[in-house]
Amino acid sequence: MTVNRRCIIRLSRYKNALVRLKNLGFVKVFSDNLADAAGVNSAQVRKDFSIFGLTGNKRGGYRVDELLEELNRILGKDRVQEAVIAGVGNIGAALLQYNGFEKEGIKIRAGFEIDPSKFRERPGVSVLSLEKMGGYIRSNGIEIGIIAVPDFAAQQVLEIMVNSGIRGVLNFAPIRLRSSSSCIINSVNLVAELENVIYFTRIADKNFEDNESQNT
Amino acid sequence: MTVNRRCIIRLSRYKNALVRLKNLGFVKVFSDNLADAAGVNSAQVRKDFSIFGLTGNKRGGYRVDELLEELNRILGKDRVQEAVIAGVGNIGAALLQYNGFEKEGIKIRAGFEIDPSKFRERPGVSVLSLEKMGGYIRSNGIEIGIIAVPDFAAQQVLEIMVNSGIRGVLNFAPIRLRSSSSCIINSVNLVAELENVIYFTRIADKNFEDNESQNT
DNA sequence: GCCGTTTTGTAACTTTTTTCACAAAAAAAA
DNA sequence: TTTTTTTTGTGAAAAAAGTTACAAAACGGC
Ligand SMILES: NC(=O)c1ccc[n+]([C@@H]2O[C@H](COP(=O)([O-])OP(=O)(O)OC[C@H]3O[C@@H](n4cnc5c(N)ncnc54)[C@H](O)[C@@H]3O)[C@@H](O)[C@H]2O)c1
Ligand SMILES: NC(=O)c1ccc[n+]([C@@H]2O[C@H](COP(=O)([O-])OP(=O)(O)OC[C@H]3O[C@@H](n4cnc5c(N)ncnc54)[C@H](O)[C@@H]3O)[C@@H](O)[C@H]2O)c1
Repeated sequence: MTVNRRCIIRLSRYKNALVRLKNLGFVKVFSDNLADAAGVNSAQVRKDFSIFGLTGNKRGGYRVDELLEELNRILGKDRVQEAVIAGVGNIGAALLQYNGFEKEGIKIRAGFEIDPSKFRERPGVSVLSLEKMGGYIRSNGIEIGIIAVPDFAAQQVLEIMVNSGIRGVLNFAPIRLRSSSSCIINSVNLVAELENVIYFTRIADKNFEDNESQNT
Repeated sequence: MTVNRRCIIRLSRYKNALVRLKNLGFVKVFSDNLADAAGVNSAQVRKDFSIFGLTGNKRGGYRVDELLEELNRILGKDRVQEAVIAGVGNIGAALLQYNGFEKEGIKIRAGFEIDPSKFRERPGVSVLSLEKMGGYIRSNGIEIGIIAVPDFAAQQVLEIMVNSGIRGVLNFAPIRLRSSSSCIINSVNLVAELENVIYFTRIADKNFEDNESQNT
């Protein structure tokens, strides 16, 4: 009944499924279809919706476009969400270059580095000195940060972010970050995800539930 | 009491914490310390260990090196785990280049592409034509695959992998993949992870539990 | 060798999450 | 119009996950 991480991840999945259904020309959808697309039970879908007051029609299911609009609103897509990245190495650069964020209403405004060879000032997405990060976040009112620096630098980067106004962080460094409660932190540890695959592959047991992303 | 995804993710975290403790010269560790490093309760740590028969000493805690060795064994680090990647775009290239896998006993042996401009044959990690993937997997006995292709290509790539002997997959495409029970699939959806951060940032409510990677 | 302290290992309990199951509404068929 | 079918919305039940709490073991000091 409460909204938790997994619930929101499921909403993202429902949303993705709805976008595809819409592109295929579907007008209505049943909880069954969404359940199937998201890999859950249909009662779960209806229950998730009931938390947010999303209702359908007895027998008629849900209208794809209405539902999609509501999910988008819940997921914060009613306005562009701006973010910055610290660390423009392998992962950071991959995220900066990814063009899929744009159509999800997520805009990465700038990257920040300590390695000057990675700097590049230009329209669109600049990569600037880490020293400029705090000021940039503050003057642009950015609330979302992505941490893609080596583990030993992550906590320090987080602190700069939080002190400058960042309220939510997606972290790729394989370390537990500590922050004040004013900032929520979601960490994605890709090595752990692979270790997970390896473990369940080895025991070849189907005790496995899909990660919820995913993500988690 | 059962081994689930989150439990294995926690083991990865304990392992990471132990590596750091070992490097700092620690010889013993208490469930409390690991709990703190992993962001969980100390009873959770002991319970996780009890599932795998990992025991410590009443009062003395756990020996760091023994525990680390056992966790490494459980997580499949007793031998090098080989993997292949399909799709060497932003994410695929970031993973191929990442040198942190090596010291975790994970070796990405090759990448596979449909875009010839991405091909590069050379010692170490080659990027080859997708057409060669099945044969490569088979002849090298690879069991782990990483999918980093666009969503519309992911299911098809998965099928080639599974038919060639892949038993576990880490998927980055934001779509639900379907496979026979012989292959486990763990999907990481980075957009959903960001949407999660955005959601919980907006409601500014601390109903939030950290992703289990964090996965998870 | 005894006593107080610390920390494990786990049984019992609590909380959270998921699934079941069914009345009620709506559409379609008769 | 009445009946049948379908699908929602939600309590109640079940299952899963996490926490509490404490006996038992082990260490250190005396
Ligand atoms: N690339 C992967 O596939 C992968 C996989 C698993 C985990 N990770 C984790 O993701 C993080 C980034 O990995 P990567 O492969 O991109 O590493 P990378 O070394 O390629 O990039 C890190 C970048 O951060 C920069 N940097 C270092 N300290 C900084 C600081 N204080 N402020 C700003 N920038 C700083 C470096 O100059 C570098 O460009 C690491 O914590 C790594 O463990 C990456
Ligand atoms: N890069 C990111 O930050 C990011 C974020 C979220 C999700 N994703 C997801 O990860 C996946 C990869 O993203 P990306 O940014 O690396 O995309 P990309 O377009 O940079 O790379 C995809 C690569 O796959 C190759 N490809 C296409 N079809 C193929 C096939 N059938 N077999 C082999 N290779 C094929 C393309 O040639 C391309 O090089 C996508 O599904 C994307 O939605 C990426």
